[in-house]
Amino acid sequence: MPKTSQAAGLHRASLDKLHDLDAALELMYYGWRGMTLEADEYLAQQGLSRPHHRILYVVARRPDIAIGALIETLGISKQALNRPLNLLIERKLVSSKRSPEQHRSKLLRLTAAGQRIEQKASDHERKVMREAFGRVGTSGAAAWMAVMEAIADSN
Amino acid sequence: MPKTSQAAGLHRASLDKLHDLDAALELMYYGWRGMTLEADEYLAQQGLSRPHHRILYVVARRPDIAIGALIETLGISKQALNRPLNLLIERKLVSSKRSPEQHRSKLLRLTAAGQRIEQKASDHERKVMREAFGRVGTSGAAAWMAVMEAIADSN
DNA sequence: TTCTCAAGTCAACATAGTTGACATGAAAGG
DNA sequence: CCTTTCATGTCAACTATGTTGACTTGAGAA
Repeated sequence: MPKTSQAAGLHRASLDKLHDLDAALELMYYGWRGMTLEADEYLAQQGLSRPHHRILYVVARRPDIAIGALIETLGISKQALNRPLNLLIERKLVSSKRSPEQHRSKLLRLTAAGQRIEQKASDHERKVMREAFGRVGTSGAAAWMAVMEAIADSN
Repeated sequence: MPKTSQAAGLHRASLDKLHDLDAALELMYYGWRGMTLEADEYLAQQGLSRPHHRILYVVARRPDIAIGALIETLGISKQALNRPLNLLIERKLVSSKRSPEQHRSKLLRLTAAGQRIEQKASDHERKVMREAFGRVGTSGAAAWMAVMEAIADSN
């Protein structure tokens, strides 16, 4: 796990702009970091990190998801999922039941403790977004989402 | 270095939304990936990856930057900078001169080859942004930047 | 009973970052 | 001149996150 706080890190060093879209590239970088910074600090306090949060986030929104589907959704390998997921299960943040009707796949769910941590971590991120959207109004927020959708769907 | 292509990965799995801002969190994640995907593939072809690009990007915009200032700007440790930077120097993508007037610090610059690679990698990212901005017009682009600035400055 | 297939596990590796400790070499000061 | 300072460089050990490849296990289905 990363240190609890990597302190200052970068505060948007002002670099010369060689192209008119350079500011946008830098904003994407600093925006991503800005949204995740507090959540990562909270997670580090819990001995968890971003991959754990990703798992918790997905399982929260797809109760009874099977491991294979989780691997698909996260886009990582079975082996890469293994360690963080096992940690979550050991800590009883995620429960894994084999079979509701004697199935081969395991079904994952968040425990109450897992839900609490998922919610708190995601709350930090939502708080950042809520404040940012608050400064630009509904139409600005809609425009932001439209841009991000265009980017996300560009591949 | 990561594989040349991690293939599909995630294509915005539709997860249930537990909160009204969940869509925004997911868009930030997929947006970041969408912007960097092609650039990362290009970099991987060159045997480079994201940290190398970050170094090239900063050095391109601050010619004659000293190593200490680069460390500051990137927010990583001297030791973490060491390997990727030395690779760039070995490959003659970055040049390092000690002293214009007998100084203690080394001054970094991109070579012509380094400039070419930095530009191509950043072009992939700018292309994604340009297309996304094109779909929402000037006011949408301005709103996107305002939101991202608010997020970036939220810490 | 064998085949299939999801899941689990083990080893080896690459990458990206961290601390800590120490070496080197030039600048600056007594 | 000699010593201190300071940027840089380097070594070792560690953590974490990811990869492939090869294999086992255990249950369902043919």
